[in-house]
Amino acid sequence: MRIATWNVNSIRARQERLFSWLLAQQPDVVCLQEIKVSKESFPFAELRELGYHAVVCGQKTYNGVAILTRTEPADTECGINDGVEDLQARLIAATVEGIRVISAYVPNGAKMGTNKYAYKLEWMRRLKAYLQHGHTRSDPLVLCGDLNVAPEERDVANPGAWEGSVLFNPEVWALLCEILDQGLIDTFRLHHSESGHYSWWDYRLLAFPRNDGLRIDHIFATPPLAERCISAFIDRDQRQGPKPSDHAPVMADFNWP
DNA sequence: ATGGTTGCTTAGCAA
Repeated sequence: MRIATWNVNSIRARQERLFSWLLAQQPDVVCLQEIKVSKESFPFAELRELGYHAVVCGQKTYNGVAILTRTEPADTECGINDGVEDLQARLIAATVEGIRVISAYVPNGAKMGTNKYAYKLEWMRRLKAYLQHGHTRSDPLVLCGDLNVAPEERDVANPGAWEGSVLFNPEVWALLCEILDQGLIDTFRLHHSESGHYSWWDYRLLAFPRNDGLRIDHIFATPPLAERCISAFIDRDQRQGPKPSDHAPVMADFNWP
């Protein structure tokens, strides 16, 4: 079972690239973020022709998340549903082949000290509470998505420049640790310990050619799945060529079922 | 300190 996550930065702008990538990589499950369309505008029919079901938590212009699956998904849940009024579509969950799959788009946070950063911290606390309810670390679950946090120094090309930013600071590390303490393991780090692997590069200032990136997109798995994770990688090639997203897809392969 | 780029929408926001 191949599980992927990709912040596509608009599914409309990325449709051609997404479709050819699906054919090339043949993922069984794809968590998408920043689709930037409402459900009405989502390309359900075209994806069905490629063999994918889709569950969508859409939003016009900003945000929006989805999960594509080869087999029929069950128990779809759109949003955190904790009673907080939240107009931003940033989380969707569904069960696929016995795995609870979550596609999450953690708020970026803009700049330290802003309302957007406060919203990011609050959203991460709500995500932690969401994970605490309804399942345990012995349940097969993956938390996939753009977490907008680089966990460690080795996940940042230039740690000095990013230290203290919204993507890389002690406050978001602590919250990420609390989220991972719900029984989640970084599948990428099961297979790669070295620095130099990133999933996002700014569109500006030639960040990609300089490989000035950060690893902020993740596939976190509970032990039943992590034990069966046979490989993990970042599809860096998707950041190249015409009209790339600013994020590359991240993938993990599992011996499942 | 600011700006650099892309996407959505059409001047300005978000990343």
